[in-house]
Amino acid sequence: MSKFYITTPIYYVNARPHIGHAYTTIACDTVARRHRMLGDDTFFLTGTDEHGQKIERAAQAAGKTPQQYADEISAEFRALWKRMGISNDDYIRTTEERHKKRVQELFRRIRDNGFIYKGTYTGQYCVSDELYVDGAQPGDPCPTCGRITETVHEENYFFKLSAFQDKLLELYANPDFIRPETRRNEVISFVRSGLRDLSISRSTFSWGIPVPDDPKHVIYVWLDALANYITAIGFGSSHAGAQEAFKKYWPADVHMIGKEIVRFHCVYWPAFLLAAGLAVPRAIVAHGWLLFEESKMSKSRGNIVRTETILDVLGADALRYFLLREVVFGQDGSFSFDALVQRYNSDLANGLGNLASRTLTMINRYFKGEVPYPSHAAAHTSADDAIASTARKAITDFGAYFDQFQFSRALESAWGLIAAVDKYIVENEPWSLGEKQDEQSRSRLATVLYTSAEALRVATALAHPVIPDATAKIWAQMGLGDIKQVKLKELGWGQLRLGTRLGEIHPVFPRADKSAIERMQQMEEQQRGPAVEEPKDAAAQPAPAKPQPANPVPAQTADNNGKITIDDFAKVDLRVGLVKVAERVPKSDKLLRLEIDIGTEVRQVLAGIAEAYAPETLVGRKVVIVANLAPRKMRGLESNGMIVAASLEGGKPALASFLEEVPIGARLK
RNA sequence: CGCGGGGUGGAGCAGUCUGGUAGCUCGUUGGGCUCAUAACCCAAAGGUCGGUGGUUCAAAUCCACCCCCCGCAACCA
Repeated sequence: MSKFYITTPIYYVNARPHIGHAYTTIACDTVARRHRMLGDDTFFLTGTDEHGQKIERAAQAAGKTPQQYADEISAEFRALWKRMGISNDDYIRTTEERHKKRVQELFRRIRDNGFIYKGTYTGQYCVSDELYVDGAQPGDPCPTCGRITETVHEENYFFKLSAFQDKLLELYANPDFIRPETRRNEVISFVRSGLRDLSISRSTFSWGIPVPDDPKHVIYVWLDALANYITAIGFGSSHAGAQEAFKKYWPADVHMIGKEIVRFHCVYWPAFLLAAGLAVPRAIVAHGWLLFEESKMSKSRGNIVRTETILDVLGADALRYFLLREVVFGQDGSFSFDALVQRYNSDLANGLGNLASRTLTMINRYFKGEVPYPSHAAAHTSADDAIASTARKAITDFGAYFDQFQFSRALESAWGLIAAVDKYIVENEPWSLGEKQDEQSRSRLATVLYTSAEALRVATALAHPVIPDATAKIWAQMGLGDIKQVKLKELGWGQLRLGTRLGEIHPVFPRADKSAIERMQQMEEQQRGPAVEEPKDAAAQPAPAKPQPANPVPAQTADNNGKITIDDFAKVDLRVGLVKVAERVPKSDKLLRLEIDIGTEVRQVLAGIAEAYAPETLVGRKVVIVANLAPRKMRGLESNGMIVAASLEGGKPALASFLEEVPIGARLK
């Protein structure tokens, strides 16, 4: 019996679970279930990542301790996985004692091996991404998330990442180490371009695991978080049992991740492990992002879909099937309620569900609920053989695709079998045979129904890791008992025992009508309280372990029902100006550089109106500008003011102007 | 030369690495069947595979150049 160890990223508790997290988790769960069916000693790990400055600050803003804050969100993840029937064997939290101690042990090991040194770092740091931004100046935004970076000057511990460049490249030589290939190429070129040592401690905040022997510092969150993959299974423990487990399960067979955290898993993590003298994981598999189609009713932004809505209306199996069948694993895919219901109806209700229903009903009707005897030569045709060979092929193809994480193709092969059986049934007209009582017809009928039922059994067994609940029901209806007992390795054609008594039959996938879509949309609508600003990215950072944005910048003060006083308005210095010079800013799409005479002086102003106005049409035109706006650099040029314009549909601007003659420099009030 | 992802029948996609009659799902139209969850089966219509050139006996697929779309970023004070 071989072992199989698979992990999800541990999810950062700065955001509530959404469908992107569910996607990663479902994929892992499916793989884990298949390996259990194959008889592997399988260990499936997930959990939450709870340290870091971002959590510390978010907790503070919420008036909670970081621990309380993390407890709450972590519990939400745990509850969701439970509700979805996720079969994880453990759930690690980085705030657990077992984890903290073992991370410190890992740190010690790397340090003892000479790969950690103390140095100072001065530069810009992005709190949101927990990343240092090379080459940035104070006030510059983070290249990843766009938030303004903070200047830090710290004495830190550094990890000699630079020492591992060649060793990492050797790892990448194995094409299975990073999948899919595009990600592998990205990583290779990143590493080839040179690695700099990595700061792996922080002293500017305290919500983290203290550095051993130097508790003023906490360990860098990524080192902390990545280590979960070994701490959870017993690395660094003094217990014999834990040591055994670590010896047995490490290295991991698969780290499944979203594409946004490829670098951490493919570069830093193997380097940390090498430095500690530990084995590296066998494979890192990155999936794409789930993008959300904008629903037609809410014209503005798409939204982050909550998994609960789908679970309420269609159930977990529908979501699991949809995500793995519809999205090509590794690439970005799109989600919509429309497509979800479509898939559900055509593949699950009309496909597998209906095949089960028609086959089992006929066995009930014509053979009193006992699987009939497949007759010999006389009642045997090549069509029966064709189904058998399609089924055998489905078994091998499904496995081959699955092993390559090509879930959509694996499912296609199983559903190809279902379609073939539907066709086989129509061509062989068992209902006609059922009306006749002669021996020949009875034999033929028995063969047809046996063949159909056997194919149904095969398809059901194959699909079980993906849609565990529904297949368990079908299995029971077929009178086969507990589907978990199935040994996939032994699955083959002709194993359905004759005389098997069917269980009670009822539809497994009731058809969903259009109201299901509306219901889900409404549930989502209600969730979006009008007060809640949605993050601008319509699209779902799925499963970011160390995720993206989330919390909008603390909103502008809009007290008093959003009304301001005349004094507030008076703060804005609006003036009439005359455009003296207008030209495009080189290499920019939208930006014009204007020189504007506002009476007292001529100002340089940059405006993002190039798509609506040709520069030459602006010269000599009177415009309204905000004269006391803080200067801002764009494209290397300073802008001293802002042109006032109406924002039209599609974001096109229309400049404010006057019907009457107005003098240059006139103030608006 | 910003980074990335795309452009394949009405819609959504696969196929591109490893050239060889263009495939899937949905939709449309017509027909069949009645065991089944108004499901299932058959047939038809519908494609210059973004463009141009090249390599080749053969290009959606390889090469070169170009066009367009979408994210993100830049520059929308």
